[in-house]
Amino acid sequence: MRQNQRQNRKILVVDGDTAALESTAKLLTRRGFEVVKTHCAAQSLRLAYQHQPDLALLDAFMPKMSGWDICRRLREMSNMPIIFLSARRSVQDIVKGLELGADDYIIKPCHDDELAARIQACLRRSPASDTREELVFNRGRFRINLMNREVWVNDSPRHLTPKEFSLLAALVRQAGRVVQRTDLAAEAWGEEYRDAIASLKLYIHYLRRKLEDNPQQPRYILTARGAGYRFVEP
Amino acid sequence: MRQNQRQNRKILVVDGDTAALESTAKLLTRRGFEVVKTHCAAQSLRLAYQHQPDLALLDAFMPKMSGWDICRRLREMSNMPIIFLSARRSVQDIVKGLELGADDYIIKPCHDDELAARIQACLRRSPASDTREELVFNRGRFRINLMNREVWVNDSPRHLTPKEFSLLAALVRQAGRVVQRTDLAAEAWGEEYRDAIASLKLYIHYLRRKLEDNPQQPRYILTARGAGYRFVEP
DNA sequence: CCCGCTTTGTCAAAAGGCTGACAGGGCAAA
DNA sequence: TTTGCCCTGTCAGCCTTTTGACAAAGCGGG
Repeated sequence: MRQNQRQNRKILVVDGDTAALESTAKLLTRRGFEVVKTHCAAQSLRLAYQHQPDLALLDAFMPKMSGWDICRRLREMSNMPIIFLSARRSVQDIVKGLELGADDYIIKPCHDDELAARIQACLRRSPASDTREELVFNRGRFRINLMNREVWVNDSPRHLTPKEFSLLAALVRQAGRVVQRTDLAAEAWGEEYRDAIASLKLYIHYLRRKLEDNPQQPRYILTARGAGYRFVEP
Repeated sequence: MRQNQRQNRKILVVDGDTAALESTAKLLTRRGFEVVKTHCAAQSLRLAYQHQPDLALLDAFMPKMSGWDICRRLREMSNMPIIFLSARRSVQDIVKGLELGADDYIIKPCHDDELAARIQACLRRSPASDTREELVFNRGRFRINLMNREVWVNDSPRHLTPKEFSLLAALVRQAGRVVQRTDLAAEAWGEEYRDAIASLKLYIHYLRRKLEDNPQQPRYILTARGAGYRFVEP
């Protein structure tokens, strides 16, 4: 069973070279990051705005708008960690990147492990990780901390077992949408649980018993007959 | 290149090679940093305690205590930015340094401008040197001094072994959060202990026996079943 | 409107896994 | 040798998960 995939950090990758972009994106995905990618400098700002990534990985040299410009513009709107990834190794470039507000400047080609480690080192310092921890629904009546795996309903803490919590987390991550039962089981507990519908029913039951004021008429965990389950919209 | 005036940030430099140490120190002084330096690994912790530097620059490989150990010990008592400066460029070393909690790993020889820029990049992220000597929990009932490695519960000192204290320090640094058992072991004792779950359980037991009023119902070191352990919230 | 079928919800008991507790021995420093 | 520290192995107790059977609820066709 897939235990906490608490990684879940979102990274914006911008690289003019499509092949490099794909390979970087694939690497990061494999390491458990959520990836938003583009090869178009102009689009990167829109993506940053939309997705609010935890970190940006920028190619310094691209046609049209340069990585420098993107960095400057990103810094205008947020202080997310920024890492340059570039083939140019001159001291001038490195210094320029760092003085522009980047947190690191990595020279391509770079070993996968090093890249991942440097990204982690940056994320460690970023306070965004703390703010993202607690999600609130129903005007504060329902609070959940995915990091510490804690839930409160009406300000009283509810104890969930690991499997119960993983299921709830999977639902909450898709809050507002109906999730197919097979997908839900797979997402919550791992691919090998895709067909464990019997367990899923049971655990939905457990969750309702622990979280709902009236388990017969659930407010949070709703049934979409023939389609799946849904956690209330935020 | 921008020359930084009046830096007045304090940097601890540790390097086994005296010549390299002097030259680095001189460089940083010229850039306006205040420098505290030593070639002796053992002394570096005392200097850190005395001077509360804003950043530490460590040579990774030295006789006696290695830079890794210094890093780990510094991390136990503060979260100041740490940069490794090393002649070894293998990916393994880089990843090891970063996973130990360092913020950057720079390969010697390094151009002065790049070094300065990387130091600046690190300092930008760190608000201030808040190496508070003593951390207090539960309205003073629980006090811990990470530097002197001392603990008091209800104003009575408790003697902990080195390994016990390292574990407690790792928990306290993450106070309020649930820490996965593997991560906890790795953070407390080093990456090679990541799988030493049996030891971890035992040492949790030791700590509870020494610190808790009622080890059966711990107040400070709590179990999060299926997730890890947690030191009470501040 | 009623009936039967499918889908979903509930219950209880047994199996299985996790955690805490402790004994015993290796090892290094004094 | 003695002392203190650390590791391994074991076991009991409890919590979690699985399993199977059955009840209830929704849905469509006659």
